[in-house]
Amino acid sequence: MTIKDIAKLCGVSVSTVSRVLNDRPDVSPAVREQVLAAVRESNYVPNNSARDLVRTSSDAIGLVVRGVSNPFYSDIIKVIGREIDAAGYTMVMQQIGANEDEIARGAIMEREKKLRGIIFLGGRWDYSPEELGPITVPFVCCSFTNSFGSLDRRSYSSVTIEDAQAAETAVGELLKLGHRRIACLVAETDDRSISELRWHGYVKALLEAGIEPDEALVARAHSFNMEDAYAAAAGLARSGADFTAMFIIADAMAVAAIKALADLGREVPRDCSVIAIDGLTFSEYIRPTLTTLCQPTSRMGEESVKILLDVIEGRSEPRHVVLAPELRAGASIAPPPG
Amino acid sequence: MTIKDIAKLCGVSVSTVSRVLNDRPDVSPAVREQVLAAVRESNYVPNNSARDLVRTSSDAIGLVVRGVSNPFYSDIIKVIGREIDAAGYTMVMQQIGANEDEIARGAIMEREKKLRGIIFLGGRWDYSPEELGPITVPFVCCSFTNSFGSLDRRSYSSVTIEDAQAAETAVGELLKLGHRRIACLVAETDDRSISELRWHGYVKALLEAGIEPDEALVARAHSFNMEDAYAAAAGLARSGADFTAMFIIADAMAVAAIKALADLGREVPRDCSVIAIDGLTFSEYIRPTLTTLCQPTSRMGEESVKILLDVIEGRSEPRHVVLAPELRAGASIAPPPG
DNA sequence: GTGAAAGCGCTAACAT
DNA sequence: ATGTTAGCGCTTTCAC
Repeated sequence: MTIKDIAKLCGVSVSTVSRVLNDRPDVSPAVREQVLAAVRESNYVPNNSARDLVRTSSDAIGLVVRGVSNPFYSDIIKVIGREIDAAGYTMVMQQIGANEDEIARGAIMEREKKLRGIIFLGGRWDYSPEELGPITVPFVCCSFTNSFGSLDRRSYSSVTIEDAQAAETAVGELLKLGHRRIACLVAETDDRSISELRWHGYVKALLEAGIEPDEALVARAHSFNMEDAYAAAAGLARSGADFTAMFIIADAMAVAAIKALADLGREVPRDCSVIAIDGLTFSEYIRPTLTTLCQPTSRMGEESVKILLDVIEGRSEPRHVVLAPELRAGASIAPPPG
Repeated sequence: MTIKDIAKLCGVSVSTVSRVLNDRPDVSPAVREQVLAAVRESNYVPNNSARDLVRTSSDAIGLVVRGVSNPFYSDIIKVIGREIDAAGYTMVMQQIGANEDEIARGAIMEREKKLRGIIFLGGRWDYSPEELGPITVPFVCCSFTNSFGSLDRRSYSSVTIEDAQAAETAVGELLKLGHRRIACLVAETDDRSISELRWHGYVKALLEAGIEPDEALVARAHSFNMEDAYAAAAGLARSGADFTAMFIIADAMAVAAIKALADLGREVPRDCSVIAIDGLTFSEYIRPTLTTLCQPTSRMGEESVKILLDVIEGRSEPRHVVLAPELRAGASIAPPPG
């Protein structure tokens, strides 16, 4: 069943049918009705490939996800998927490994799928304009931005929280309670990722409080996953390093760290306070309930889609939204022992 | 950049380029190399719409996810996405609400996107053949099957664990330790979902052990989410019902329940043992570590994609794979107190 | 082994 | 208001 068949069925030309199908105004009501009826009866569905071929574009929005293991992303993916559906677009999702190049993948997808736009969820923070050449559709970076790169801010969009600021706030909470020996659990400190950014916040908070950061108090996990976080936290605890509190760059890592500390006989928050960033639902159900700075997941997903569609549909220029994380008080921090 | 440009660039015809691009054997090695080089250098990506138009099909596999909030699904989605990518297909994901009709959505997607196949992740267990009329491509039900429906088993595929059996095994572990008053936390017992199925296993295990199921020991949560599970578990604990152990149909719910019990002064496993089904990573990092029957997430995702592609590509008939859950011993069960 | 040419189903000028 | 027609970029006979 093609547009030709419908045309024949109605005794009109294909262009007339096409007009009806595309809601063009220049069709007589009578013909329009007749065509619509024929379409309904014959269960005709337009061939999207043919449409896309002609229009050289589709209704597809690409979602390129890097580091899917992060449970924080699962929530965002859900929200983004829902919003894209609701707007009548289609979500095409691709996951890429930690070492793959999201730009290259995005560029290929853009062409293959004739994407209208791309949302990058997780990625490098240091793109250069040259690298981005292959990407010609609007894109938004969700949960990260180009802090370390040289991109023209007017050429892309982003939705983030102030990561360094959030880390400062978190460490600030510990300082307020009187902690001075504050350890830090990160993934890396030089990978130009969210980990590095949050670590900068940690360092800054200490310096501003007149505390010299101590390299012996920084634990580095090989990745963001719980197993590695557990190992890194356990390593730090066993190292004999002296600390009364710990700032951890992600909830999932904090949950693992709390377990590691407990397994080594250090109770949180009695023997060591723990504060993190992310605000997973999950963290409210461990003991002690994790004190954490929540990323506004839903809003981040919603904003990302909204901005992208605004740009795609020509309603606005690219923009950068920075949302405020919110402190969710748990029971994992307390004044230092003694 | 089109196939024509590449042809011109290489001084050959478009058909030759097409042959190279489609790995046809009848091209001289020299020309093949030359074309490949040109493709690489010019960053040429074939236009999928044009391809699909000619081939009257696409490389899209639909993933229809119902009830995305389940963290168990996040892992599976990741695996499925990876496998689909690896096989050179494209994943088009749609999420649907708890009350939407996945069949209707799948049918629309099938036509609009020219899907080659569909994977349903979560869905109803009681389809009828009539309902499935609109779906004409192969599909596989992942993590559920048609236990309550009337589908011809040869008309679809499924990948599941033996849910009722898993529940029996779980409850069996509690019985082995000497528990007799075993409570149960479910979402619903009559919603024809995984919840009902696992509940059946619970009841069966009790009956076979000569224990009369006690309605007072069944807690029903409004949903699978942690908040509702917490409330239901707390309600049961407060009800004064007498139980020494609890079988919980999902890890996430169990984590919430353990917290609820603890908040009411009942320590797990000292005062109450807890066993669940799912095997989330997460559950290994709570205290006590959750004892649970793990669903083989990766294998389930892999099998689902494998079966679907086998059927799509004509290598096999639809099939039903039942995988065995594996007991992951934690520290949440112990002999009954006293 | 390679090329020429006929579509795939649709949209969008351009005519009428 | 409606019809005619030229492609969109690709695959695939069918020649050579």
